[in-house]
Amino acid sequence: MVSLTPRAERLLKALIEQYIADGQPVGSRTLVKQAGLEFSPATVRNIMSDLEELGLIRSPHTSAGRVPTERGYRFFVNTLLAVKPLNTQDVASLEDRFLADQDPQQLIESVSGLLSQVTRLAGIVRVPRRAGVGFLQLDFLALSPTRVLVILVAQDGQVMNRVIHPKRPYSPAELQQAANVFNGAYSGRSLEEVRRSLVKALRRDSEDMQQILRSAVEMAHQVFAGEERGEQPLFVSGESNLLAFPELSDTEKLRRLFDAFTAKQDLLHLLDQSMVSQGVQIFIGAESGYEALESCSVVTAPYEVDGQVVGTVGVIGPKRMSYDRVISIVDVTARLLSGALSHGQAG
Amino acid sequence: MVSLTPRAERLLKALIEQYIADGQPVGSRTLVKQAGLEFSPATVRNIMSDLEELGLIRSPHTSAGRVPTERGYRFFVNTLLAVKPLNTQDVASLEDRFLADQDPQQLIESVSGLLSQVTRLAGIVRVPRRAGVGFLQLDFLALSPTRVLVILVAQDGQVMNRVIHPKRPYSPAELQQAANVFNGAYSGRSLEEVRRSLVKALRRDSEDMQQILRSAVEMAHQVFAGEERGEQPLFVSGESNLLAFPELSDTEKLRRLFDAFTAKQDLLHLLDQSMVSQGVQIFIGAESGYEALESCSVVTAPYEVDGQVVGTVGVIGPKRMSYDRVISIVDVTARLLSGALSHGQAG
DNA sequence: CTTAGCACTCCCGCTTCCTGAGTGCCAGGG
DNA sequence: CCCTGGCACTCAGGAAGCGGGAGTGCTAAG
Repeated sequence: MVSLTPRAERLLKALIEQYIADGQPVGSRTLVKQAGLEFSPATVRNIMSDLEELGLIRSPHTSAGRVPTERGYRFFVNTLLAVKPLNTQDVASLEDRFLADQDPQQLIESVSGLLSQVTRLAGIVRVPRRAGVGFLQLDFLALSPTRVLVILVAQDGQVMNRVIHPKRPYSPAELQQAANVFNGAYSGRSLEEVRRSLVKALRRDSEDMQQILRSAVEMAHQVFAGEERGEQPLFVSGESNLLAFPELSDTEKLRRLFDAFTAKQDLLHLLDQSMVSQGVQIFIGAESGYEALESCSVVTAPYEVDGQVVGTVGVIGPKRMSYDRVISIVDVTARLLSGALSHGQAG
Repeated sequence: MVSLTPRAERLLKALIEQYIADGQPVGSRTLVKQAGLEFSPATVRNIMSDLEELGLIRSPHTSAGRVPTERGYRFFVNTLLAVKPLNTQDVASLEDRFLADQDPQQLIESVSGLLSQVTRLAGIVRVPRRAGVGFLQLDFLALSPTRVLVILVAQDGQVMNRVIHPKRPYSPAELQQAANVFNGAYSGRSLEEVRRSLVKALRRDSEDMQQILRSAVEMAHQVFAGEERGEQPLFVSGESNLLAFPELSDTEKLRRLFDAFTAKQDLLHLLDQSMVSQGVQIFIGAESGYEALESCSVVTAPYEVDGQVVGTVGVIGPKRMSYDRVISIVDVTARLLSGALSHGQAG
């Protein structure tokens, strides 16, 4: 960890804040004026020179001002940033947004839009995996002789469903019976347990099972298969906000970035990483490890249901973002979301 | 409708095709060479002059070649375009994509991705309104004493659900009874009918209704309320493909365009418009009537379930797109989708 | 009616020049 | 020893100037 004189710290802080504000390289003269420093431009230049040697800032070219490096941002975020809590007004307006909605799934999805609106950046939300949730009930519904709707309900009110085409027709009575047996067998287990158990049951010979139950297992298993394929555990909103930033206007990079939003793979990994840690996490530029995000910073915070981390909310923007503001917003949002979900959960 | 000499038509066709191919204004010399015309550049210039007077082409500036106007594209599409059917290989590869998936909802959603991949433009899909579908069954499931999961199943296998918080606790038996009464009352009606009937029933005094049925009606109504709010009847994919086109690289326009993708309002209107007509529809530039789309063309085709138009698929790209190819693809895709859905429906 | 020829226009890319912002260094002063 | 004013130096970026080339419109001859 680099250590600086208080003056150098102050200077660096002023420089980065200035650069975040207007995106232009900042020179010694402007810095003195802007930040109201009590020493001269020449002194500032000397200090800047030191900071440059430490790799915290750099010049785009000889006669331009200085610009923060990723290391500079990192230092800024780690030690210079006073994360002032949001003023109560902002908190209140965020809270309002959480009152309107009640359905947990919808609430979670709406948070990405909320984040993108208040930060004017792109908002992301990692929705909970369903694995840990308790299994509540399974229903078979005959749509037609050869089409059966399988409905699987989890304890938190999530519903998974899928139309399947069984090999032979089943009567409603048979379906009812199968569902009963199935529900008896799996009641109270977690979805992940159910899924694993189903896989195992499918592998076993069908002989040691009632024919009807075997069919039920097969059908239920298809619900999971469908979920695994079609699941969208990640929501991104407000991508178009990023078009407003000149530093992201390189078409090729922009394309990569938007492809990453579509593919979601990389973002998912990133968010999963940040699920293990507690509190707000910040990935500056290349720190995320993904090329597409190298011109961006990502601020994330996990959220919980009844004390258990289940997902992550976050914001993606240019490296030059108002970290203090964004961090507060992401933090508060994650807390509010946790609160809303846990209340809803407790019923 | 403008009418041209055969030669002028041929010239215009060649010019537009050339421009579509490389995006550069095309001059008389290049046109002669490229299109293998048997008359001289000077003649071409004379004809071009006529075409310009008719508003079919224009010069970006004095010494540049000519570029099609929207009117030019329109004429091209209307009368010059020989929509060659896709070669069987392409059709086959499209067909493949329709085999893998079976769930209608998922299939429909995946089509927007499919279209964006094969055209390298943005794909859009308008999913069916649920109004016309038949109502199959309603279920109430007690999650906890104060939380009830309402599951509404339509005849086509679509499932709508919502967690509600009734004012007083209901026992599973009560819920079962309510569902039975409800299902008896509404079986066989369309969702729209059910919805309207629910609204009416809610207005009426509760006295002439069993208390339990009234609760059922209220709860069921909330499912529709939830659907109306959260419904996403439009899917867009491959937006990032559009970043590759220099004519769309104006940041401000790009932003508007992407905002339109997010807001979806305008696109929805456009697609609803094209649902009433049969077959492929083409909106060139300002023809769509939406500012955000003024640099784009939209190609759409409605798709059907059992002979009834239920939605629209389409492609959005720059005005300079390979209309013949895109039209074929959109057309075939709509047909294949209709086929897949109708088969699935018939069971 | 076509076509060759020709004068004309004007974008584009190239260079050149200049200006202004900003730096690095040095030498003097507290 | 550190700060500061001064000064020479660098360099991006805009303005101006300058062909070259692509393309046009017009005219006159075949």
